[in-house]
Amino acid sequence: MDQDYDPQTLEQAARAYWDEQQSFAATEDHSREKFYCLAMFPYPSGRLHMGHVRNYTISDVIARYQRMQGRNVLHPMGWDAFGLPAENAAIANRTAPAAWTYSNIDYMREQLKALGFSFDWNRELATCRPEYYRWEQWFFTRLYEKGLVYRKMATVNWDPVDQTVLANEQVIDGRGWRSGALVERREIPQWFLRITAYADELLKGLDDLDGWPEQVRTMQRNWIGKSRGVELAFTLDTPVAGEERIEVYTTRPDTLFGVTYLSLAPEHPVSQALAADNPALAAFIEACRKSGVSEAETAQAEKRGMDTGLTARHPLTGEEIPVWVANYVLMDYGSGAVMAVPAHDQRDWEFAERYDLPMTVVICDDSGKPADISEAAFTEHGALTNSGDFDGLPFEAAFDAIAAALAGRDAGRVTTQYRLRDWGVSRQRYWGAPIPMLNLPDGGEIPIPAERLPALLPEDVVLDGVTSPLKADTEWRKFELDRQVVERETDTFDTFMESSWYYARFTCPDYEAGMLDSERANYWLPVDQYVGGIEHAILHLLYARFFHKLMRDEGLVDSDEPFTRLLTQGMVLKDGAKMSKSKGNTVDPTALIERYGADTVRLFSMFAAPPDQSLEWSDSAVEGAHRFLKRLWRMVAEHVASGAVPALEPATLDGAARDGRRKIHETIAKVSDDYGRRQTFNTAIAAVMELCNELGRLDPADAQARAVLREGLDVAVRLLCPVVPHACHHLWRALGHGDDITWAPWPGVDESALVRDSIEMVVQVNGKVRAKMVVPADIGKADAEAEALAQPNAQRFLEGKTVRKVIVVPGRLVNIVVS
RNA sequence: GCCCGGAUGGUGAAAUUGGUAGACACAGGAGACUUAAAAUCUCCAGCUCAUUGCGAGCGUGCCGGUUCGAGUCCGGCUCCGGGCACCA
Repeated sequence: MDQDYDPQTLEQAARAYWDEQQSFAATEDHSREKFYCLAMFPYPSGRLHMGHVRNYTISDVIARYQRMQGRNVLHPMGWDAFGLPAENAAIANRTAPAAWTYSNIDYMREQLKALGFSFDWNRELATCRPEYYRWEQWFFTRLYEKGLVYRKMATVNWDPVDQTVLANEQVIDGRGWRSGALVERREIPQWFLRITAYADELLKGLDDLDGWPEQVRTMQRNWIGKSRGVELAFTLDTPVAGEERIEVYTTRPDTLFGVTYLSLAPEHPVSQALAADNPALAAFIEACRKSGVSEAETAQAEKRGMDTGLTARHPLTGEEIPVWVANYVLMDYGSGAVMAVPAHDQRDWEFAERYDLPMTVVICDDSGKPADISEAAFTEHGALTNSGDFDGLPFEAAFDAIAAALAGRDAGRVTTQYRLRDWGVSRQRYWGAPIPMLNLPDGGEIPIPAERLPALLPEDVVLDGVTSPLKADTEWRKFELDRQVVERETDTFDTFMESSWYYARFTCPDYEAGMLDSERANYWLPVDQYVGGIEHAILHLLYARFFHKLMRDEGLVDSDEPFTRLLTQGMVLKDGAKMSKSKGNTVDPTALIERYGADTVRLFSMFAAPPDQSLEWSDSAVEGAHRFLKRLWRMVAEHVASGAVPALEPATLDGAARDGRRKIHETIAKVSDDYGRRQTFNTAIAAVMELCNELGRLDPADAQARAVLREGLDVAVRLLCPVVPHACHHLWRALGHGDDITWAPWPGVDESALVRDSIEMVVQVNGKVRAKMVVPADIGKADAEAEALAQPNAQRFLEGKTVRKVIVVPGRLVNIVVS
């Protein structure tokens, strides 16, 4: 073999071999255990960035490790091809979004191939292709027929100058990013998927997802936000806008006697009706409209409100309660009205302080006295006071008693609520899958019939940055149905729709008879390992779980959850900040591959940090990774050049050779655990580096030491193969094994090699390390204690002291506790 | 604002179940090889003090607690990051 490590030549040769052998083409094989390994597919933004490299290296390491475990691995790749950046690029470059997207895909595919990822490219798909989105459209019409799709008014960001809807991202400090105009809220009709119908199942399913990080499950639980509370009504003496009562929901019915006012959303029908003959209120509501829709923006906006002059009757006391309109109450949540208890809710407390509204304390603190609210609201549970017949009741009893009292007067009932809202899937954009609906002249709607799908998106268009080409194209909008011309829906789907089921389509991307070929889908699904950024912890992963249950209920798949195990990777930083074009701190993977080879880039990105942590970029550490590969290459080359090796005789080993062999088998155990269970690839690589350091110290003149070295190199090459497959492909052959390390069996641990005669134990006095001692590995507690007390440096600290206690942790330490 | 994370040497990090803090690397220092440089190899290295050697004190963002023993557990903060439903 060549003595020099020449990555360019050998990497190309390895990839050519895999290509020719179709090494990574996956086929269903019921005689083998399957393993579906999936990385989140990329948006084809133009070039690969280091976040992609990290993401796909992680999934590739897992896929290759699983192949060496003998599993039938599916590791596909495709393109999340619809989305906003294509429209922006189209405007900037005067190209059509489709052309821009396809050329990006071509470029990025080559970049991925140059990294040697073991993808099955035969299954590649792009979501902007009609072969893909037609089935999404078909599925949507099925959901419509099942009553899981409906249309309602919903709020969007409106740019009054450009006369267009803006994404939250396009609203900067309350202004449209292009026009600079103050953004307004506007209500338009939009399509929704009834995800709330699955809220409980989505919540309960989290308990069984023990292959997911606890962090992600907690975030999803909080997002779904199941709560038990009471829905109750405050009645109006004179109806407003036909409403006789104002409905509110509270999780704290025990504080009902502390209600001092009600707050309505500006869009609430009662607010709107009152504004009709109250110019000041109308002005206030108009001012509230001048704001974006994102929760982050509204939650941080200054809380403002206005008294409407209207009062409503407290359902139990009959007291008159003033009704306010407040900017922090959102119409899209619950009923658009809340009961305010300033003494026991911090937001209400701040609002009441600002507008000098009364506060009534109705909960006692630990001492049994009415809580002190001079500095802040008292939000803990406690016994009731100031609450009529309910005084003295603790939280649970008060909740039930007040709920019962309300129910008895037909003024309320116990309900379960979710914070989760139905999924609005309408986008007023061009570059997305057209929503397959038809608007009838009489105002109704029907889905496009299945046999007339897909609703094709025209690709040859010009964008002006304001109007969607679909909305402008009068010909496209016409649709002939039963010899009648009807109007197409011109909105497109949220791109989360495409990413919610691509993982399933990868099992049968060529299937033309339906959305999924269930036989193939059920062979591969669920995904055994999903890898992607933590930023997708809630939305994408929740929508995909929802879609999986929808597909199950349609009879397409038979599992309940799409992803058995989830690894969420951290971001790639440079100089402590997220890599981004605007900061100018990006690193081009292609330039690195050309300079060092793909293996070096892969090795660095796996070695620099554990996968779930953020990764700090370092040019010199890349250099270090490259150096290690050169050293490994040379070690194998020198060993091979040194001639034939005698057979290993494990029983005869002693000294350094025996220690070296123990290290080999300790490393196999450690690395297998790191790849399989812990998924800490950085420590796996460190362990192999340690092994190589130790192998390098073996005496080349000793025949049995050389036999140990041979075993060690055979092991090290296989342990590193998932991370640096190109180099290992060649090293494996050089070591005289078969053609293809891809299918080489993973090394096993020889338990007998792990046995030790002696171990080092630490001696502590009062928890401080004072000595170290080498003792027999099987030393008893009493002997360890005696040995520890005899250590000279320990005795220095025992002088003049009384030994109170001695704690022996077998195999680790002895702690002598003195007065 | 709300929800979820993170913080350890000059740097990236390790310490898996409460048991030797800093493995493995990077950068640095010293030496070997070389006419020289590069490459490579060997050794040193948390900080402070001591130094002839044995060593000693301090140290895991900050303040406090539990424990024989805390990077790890608990309470309270600070700063940084992710998400907040139309970026993907």
